[in-house]
Amino acid sequence: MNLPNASLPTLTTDVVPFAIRGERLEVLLARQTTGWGLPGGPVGVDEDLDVAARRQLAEQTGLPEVYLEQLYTFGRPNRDPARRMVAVAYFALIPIASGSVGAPVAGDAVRWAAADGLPPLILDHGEIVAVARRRLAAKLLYSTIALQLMPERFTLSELQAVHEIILGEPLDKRNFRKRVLTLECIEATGELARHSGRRPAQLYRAQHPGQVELIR
Amino acid sequence: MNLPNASLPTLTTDVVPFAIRGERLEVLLARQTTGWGLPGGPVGVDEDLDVAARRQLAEQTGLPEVYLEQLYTFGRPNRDPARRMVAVAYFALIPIASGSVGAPVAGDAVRWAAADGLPPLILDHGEIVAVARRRLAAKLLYSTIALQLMPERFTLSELQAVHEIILGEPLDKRNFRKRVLTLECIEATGELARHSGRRPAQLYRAQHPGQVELIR
DNA sequence: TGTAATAGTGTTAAAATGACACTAATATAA
DNA sequence: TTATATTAGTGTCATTTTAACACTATTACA
Repeated sequence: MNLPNASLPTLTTDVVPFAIRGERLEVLLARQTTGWGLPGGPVGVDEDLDVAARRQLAEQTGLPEVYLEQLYTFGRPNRDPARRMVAVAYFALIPIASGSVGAPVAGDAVRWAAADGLPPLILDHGEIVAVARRRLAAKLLYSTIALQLMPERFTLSELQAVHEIILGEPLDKRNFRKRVLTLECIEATGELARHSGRRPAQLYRAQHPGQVELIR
Repeated sequence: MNLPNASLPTLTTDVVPFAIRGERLEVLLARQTTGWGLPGGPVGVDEDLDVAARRQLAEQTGLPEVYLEQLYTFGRPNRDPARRMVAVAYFALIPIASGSVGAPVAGDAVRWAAADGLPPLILDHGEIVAVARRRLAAKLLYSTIALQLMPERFTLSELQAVHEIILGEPLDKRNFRKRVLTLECIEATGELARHSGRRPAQLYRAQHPGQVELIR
């Protein structure tokens, strides 16, 4: 059986790459032919969807192995006016040391943008980012997913800040520490973070890096 | 631009139609060319994914308007040995009056099967059903999705039984009633269900039929 | 009229949550 | 060297939520 080409939508993957940079949730955008959008593109023949998403993220942004999760598939017929496109959307979480801005992004083909206050994006990429943000915030409440945004070693204050930024509300320091420590998903390293002009903090690390556990 | 056909995966939607029949969670299967599987098939040119899923469910099973939710997109390269197929999976919830078996299904092209103890299904449809079951059970705990499995009027005992069947564990009657009534998602109709040989029960109805609300 | 069957109803102990304020340790500047 | 600024770190208690638990009410039918 060989259907005519017109009856087959083009299948793409698009990735929402999130990171906490500075004190904000940011998204890494890639310049596409018609404007700024999410890293992504056509799925290869015989290429797994996850593999395609990871490949496109790597090719277009240079980002190495990161946490990746399928989000939703967007297939409204006219989401691309030029031709039928169906996008399997993913989100990625990129660990960045707090105070750092992460690895420099290559050239002017990519740029970081605050998740609040994105520039106009191509197609329905703005909507995809919005769905991804909601999902990320929801998962904070019942999983250890925030650890995927942390560097290898981090302080409890930094972890709390990540939660606060994504949830958009302040959290109680003592309650936060109590909860996260009883979860036993992180462990103290014994090392201290030495900042400037203040008491040094214990450094922690994830007990199961790369894994996201459901809690409650 | 016209890419060669081989580079475009065939896109399908597949639907897991759930219902509570008798005392079990069941799935409505459709006979496909190579064996029993989920209702589904190719997405039409310029057809929305949700529309395609609903159309295929209606065409292959005769089921009318039901609750439908996108589940996950399955795209492992060799999930179909014959050709590259990517399936956007949905699940559907079909309300059936308890004690009834629902509308008769047409001919021998469809059959109900218990979600435990499905026959061997084509491709990865068994896996799709497994993912859908997990999602359904999870959503019971934080949404009013179970109402989509209930007929227009139902008793609290029937609603509790639906929860117990899907969760696979007994629930406390008084705690269940307390919780569901304080949610204010259902209301008493004033009518009574008259069974045989026992006290009649109040009939309730959903306050917002068709809508699923998040709770907690 | 008695029996079988399901409907319907509150209380209490335990656990989880959420609010709340002070001391400790360091770097730096005076 | 000492004072100050800055963040780290720590516990209690009231409130709310959850979970366990058993009896009476109403009907159909024998």
